Amino acid sequence: MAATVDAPRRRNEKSRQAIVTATRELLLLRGFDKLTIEAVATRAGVGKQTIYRWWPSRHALAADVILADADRILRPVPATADVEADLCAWAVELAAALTTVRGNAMLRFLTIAGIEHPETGQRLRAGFSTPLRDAVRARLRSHGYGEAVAADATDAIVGGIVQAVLTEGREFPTDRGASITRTVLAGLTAR
Amino acid sequence: MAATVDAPRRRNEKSRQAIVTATRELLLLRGFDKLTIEAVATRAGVGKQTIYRWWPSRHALAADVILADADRILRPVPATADVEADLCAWAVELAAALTTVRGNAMLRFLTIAGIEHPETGQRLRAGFSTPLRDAVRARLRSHGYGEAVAADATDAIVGGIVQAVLTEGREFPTDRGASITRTVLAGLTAR
Amino acid sequence: MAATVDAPRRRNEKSRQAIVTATRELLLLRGFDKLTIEAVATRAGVGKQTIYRWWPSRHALAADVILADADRILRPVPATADVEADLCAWAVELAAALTTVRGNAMLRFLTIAGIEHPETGQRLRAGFSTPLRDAVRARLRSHGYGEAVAADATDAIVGGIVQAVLTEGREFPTDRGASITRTVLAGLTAR
Amino acid sequence: MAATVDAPRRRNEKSRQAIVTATRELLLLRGFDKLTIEAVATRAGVGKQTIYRWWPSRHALAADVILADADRILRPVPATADVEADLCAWAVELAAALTTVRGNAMLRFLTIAGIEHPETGQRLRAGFSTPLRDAVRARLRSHGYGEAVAADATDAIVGGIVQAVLTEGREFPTDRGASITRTVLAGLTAR
DNA sequence: AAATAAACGAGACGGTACGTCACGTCTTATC
DNA sequence: GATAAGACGTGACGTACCGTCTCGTTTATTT
Repeated sequence: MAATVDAPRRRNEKSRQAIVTATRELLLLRGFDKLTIEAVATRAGVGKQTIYRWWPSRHALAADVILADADRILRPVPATADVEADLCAWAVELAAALTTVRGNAMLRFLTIAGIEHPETGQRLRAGFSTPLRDAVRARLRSHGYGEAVAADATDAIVGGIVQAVLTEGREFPTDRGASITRTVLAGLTAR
Repeated sequence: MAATVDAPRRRNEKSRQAIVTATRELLLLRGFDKLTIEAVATRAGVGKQTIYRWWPSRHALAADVILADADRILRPVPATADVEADLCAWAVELAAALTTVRGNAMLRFLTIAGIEHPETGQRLRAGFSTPLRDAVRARLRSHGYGEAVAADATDAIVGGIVQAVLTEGREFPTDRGASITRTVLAGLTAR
Repeated sequence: MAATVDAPRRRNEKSRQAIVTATRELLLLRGFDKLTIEAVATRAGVGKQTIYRWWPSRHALAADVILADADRILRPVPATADVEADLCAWAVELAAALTTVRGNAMLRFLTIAGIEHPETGQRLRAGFSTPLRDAVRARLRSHGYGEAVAADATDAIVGGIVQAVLTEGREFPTDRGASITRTVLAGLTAR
Repeated sequence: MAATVDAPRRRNEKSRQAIVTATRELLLLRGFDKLTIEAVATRAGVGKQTIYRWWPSRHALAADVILADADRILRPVPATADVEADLCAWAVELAAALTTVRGNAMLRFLTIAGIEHPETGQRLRAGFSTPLRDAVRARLRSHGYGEAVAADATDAIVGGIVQAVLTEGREFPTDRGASITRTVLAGLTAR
């Protein structure tokens, strides 16, 4: 939601909106590596310069769009008495969000942009990965687990799900999210 | 490993080698998104057509190079009496390999190429992700864990490490690989 | 001299001056084809609109500047008893004026603007070429030559000098102005 | 006729021709200041790069085109017994050539390009102004006039005609070319 | 003296063209 | 007949200015 530039002094809101919308559509339609500034400008009915004036690169532009939609993927972890049930439910929700057409496109873009453009990566991490992990870690901490263990488990759960979806795409079955989560929480030695 | 084309009938081995080497160097030097066929051709002292003749795209070319170096990252899991020790040692090795300059570049490229070019993604998965996971899963299975649990734990361990390295880059401390692994194996409920 | 707009009702004289000065400087500094409205506005510390409000085009703006300096080039023809001496002296003065840095720049701009922008061409002709030729023709007429001959000789003298300066630039030797004039007046058959 | 580049090693003649033709058409159609590389490329069905590969600027490109058509304007001076008649005939021919649609466009471009782009100016002078003047001067010399006088008269005749056509455009009456020439040759004192 | 409307600086906007880079295809000459 | 060299048509890049269009902010007359 927050604009890229802090003091958009006399910025044309209609243009901004048109650019963001066009970017979102093209991102879904053709993927990030085929997202061109010229196509965005044309589709938004806007001069190229108007894009370059407010965004330093297509990475930054796409990041804005993605971050505006972050709430489609970032969900709070439920807080009932049952940690495992809470996290499993959350994991299923996450897996579901990451396997929708839009969510999967977002994940793929997120990953590429973060790698190709460090600065954008930082923004995306701050708006995405970090809150995602924080939610899980906080839930674990609130149950009494120590910081170190909570961090490791968070890496395992979030990384396990995200990496699997990244590898397998939209075919990833949402209940495997719960399954992975349950396994991490329960451990293997006990079985 | 196996060349892209099955029957390199009258293929000039010297050129092939020069192309592969140039690609590897440029991949390390400038990253995948700045890898251009023209730069490879120039650096290899080769005509562009010679590259296009044998590789269908820069993704495929780079994949070949990466797969040729796969053994820098793919290591067998030790098989002593102590599964945890074996996997932790392996995890540290993996983390170490993924945080070298070259290993990290490989991981980043692997990820992007897999997303951008599905066909290449399949090849890379077959040569990389799959063996990586198979090694861990096999070790867990050999210890007596069930298929489902072993698969989940593999997802958690491999995904946890890979995703963390992808996010944090070369700063990822190798012993966190072991730490994650240990947490997954031990579970959290027991503590 | 006269401003482009007849009734500059509430026009800011300071801005007008700043614009004209900036234009003159840029014209000398970078030539006419590199004279941009934006550069003028910036250098004059003025909004672009203030220029567009009072001048219809950069041609018109530059024409105003040039015409304000016309007296650097337009000189009366002396009127002693000796026509040839008068015109030769005048020709040398003209050649001298056209080979100064500023005068040469003016001539070059005059020529281009007249070609590129007919309306401006007309103004420039009225303020420049016409008075220039009139001065010579009047001097010839006052000596008793007929209209037709005076017109032809004027064309030959003025055209000869101007075209030569245009072709050869600031290297044109001023006394060649006198030499051409003398030849035209004297004719060739007599020699 | 001579190509811009000395050794156009494997240049596509069809493209070259298409570019030159398109340039010629656009030059006549829209004038030099509206001649854009992109328009030429589109009209010629050619990539912009193909133009930039062989011509350093639109000035150079247009100069090539103009020089290829130089013979429409450059005509030999007849050499009968009557110098005046010869030169007057030649002058009428020149004036006629410079007042055709194409000839006038050529003259206008020639003038602008020579001013805006010194390097091109030099080429155009070598291919145009110089031969033009040489023809007249040689004819005068062959009649026995001295070098200095011949040069002055040439300046007066050629400059007089060219400058007048430049100022008055296509309305310039061709017989005024002869009239100016006659006046210069005869001189004024005798009358 | 206060009200008011024009001119003003600043600069965003939709555009056009620039000159460059790399694409993937093609052609030529060489080995 | 595969190769190096590189020209070709194409499309996108990021930049410079165009001429138009708001924005507040002076500023010079009216009231």
